[in-house]
Amino acid sequence: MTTEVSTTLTGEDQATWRSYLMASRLLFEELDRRLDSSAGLSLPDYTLLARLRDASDDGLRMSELAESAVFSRSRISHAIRRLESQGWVERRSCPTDRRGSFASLTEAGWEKLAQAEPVHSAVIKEHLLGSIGEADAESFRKVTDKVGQSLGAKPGDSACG
Amino acid sequence: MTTEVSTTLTGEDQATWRSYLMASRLLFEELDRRLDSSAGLSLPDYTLLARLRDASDDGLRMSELAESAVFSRSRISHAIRRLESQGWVERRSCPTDRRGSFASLTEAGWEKLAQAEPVHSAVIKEHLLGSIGEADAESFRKVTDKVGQSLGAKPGDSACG
DNA sequence: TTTCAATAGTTGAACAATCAACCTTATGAT
DNA sequence: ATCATAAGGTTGATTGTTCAACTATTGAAA
Repeated sequence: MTTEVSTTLTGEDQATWRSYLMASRLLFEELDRRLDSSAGLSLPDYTLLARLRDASDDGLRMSELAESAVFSRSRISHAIRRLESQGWVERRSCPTDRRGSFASLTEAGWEKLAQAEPVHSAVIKEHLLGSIGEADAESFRKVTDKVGQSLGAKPGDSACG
Repeated sequence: MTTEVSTTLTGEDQATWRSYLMASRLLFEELDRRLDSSAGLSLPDYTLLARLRDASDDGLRMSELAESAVFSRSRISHAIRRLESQGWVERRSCPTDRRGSFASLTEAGWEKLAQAEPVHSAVIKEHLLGSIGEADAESFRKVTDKVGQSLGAKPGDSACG
């Protein structure tokens, strides 16, 4: 007689998942709304600009951008085209690999990002960091790191922002 | 001489945010992919079906669905129309408030959900719950509950699933 | 009891994300 | 060298989401 592994979540586990899902949806929604109203930027677009800001002056390869933001290549391609047409990003082709392209921030991109950044920080401080007590900080970080690892995030591979 | 409140996140805070963001994107992406390949269902659609399953036989009002899933009313309306056209959900108008409508699962909807549910549970167990050690469970839950509260989630208001 | 504001939900147009097909350049095997 | 295969990225069509405008109903106030 073998013990079957139940396929459904226990009440406790389901409550954990639901709490996490609800918190995430509300937080991403709030970030998106606040970035839009203060700087006319969506959260995905903010994320890309922030990732480019943290990169070297050459910018980043499309594939690096895709990996660090957890976007598909196609999504990156469309998104960068839009950001380019807004004048916030520019594309250059890669000299050493002629298939590749780099994206980097323009001057206007830096300004746009500077405009959005305080709002981004404020929302995260108020709603996420403010909810993580001194006592829970280390534990929370440990969990999110592990979830990322378990899903194949490379170390030093942070979804930026 | 006053102490300025910095508008930017410290390195530690930024690392916490990025770890959380990366974990969330990867987890939602994995869930979406696995639900799609096993049952032809997106995560948002699964979420709606699961929420309806947990409701009374009458189903749920559009507004209840919207609130519990953290979707806009418009998004609910479009999504339910699609689920209806797949034959998984049906709409009935509310007898006591003639503005309102109820959505509820059809027989085919129950079957579709039954097909998706084990995969949903498995992904959450493997990647989320499996990353939350015994020691961190209580702390993690406390944090996500607080984030939800700080963003206006009503108690007993879980983003289902 | 009529009027006005608020609530529930839907719709169509605009916008963004996904998917599959594609082009180009690089790499590895023969 | 040549060929096949893979990798980097883009594109257009399809699908999903958002936004603003709208209809219908309700509830409250005058």
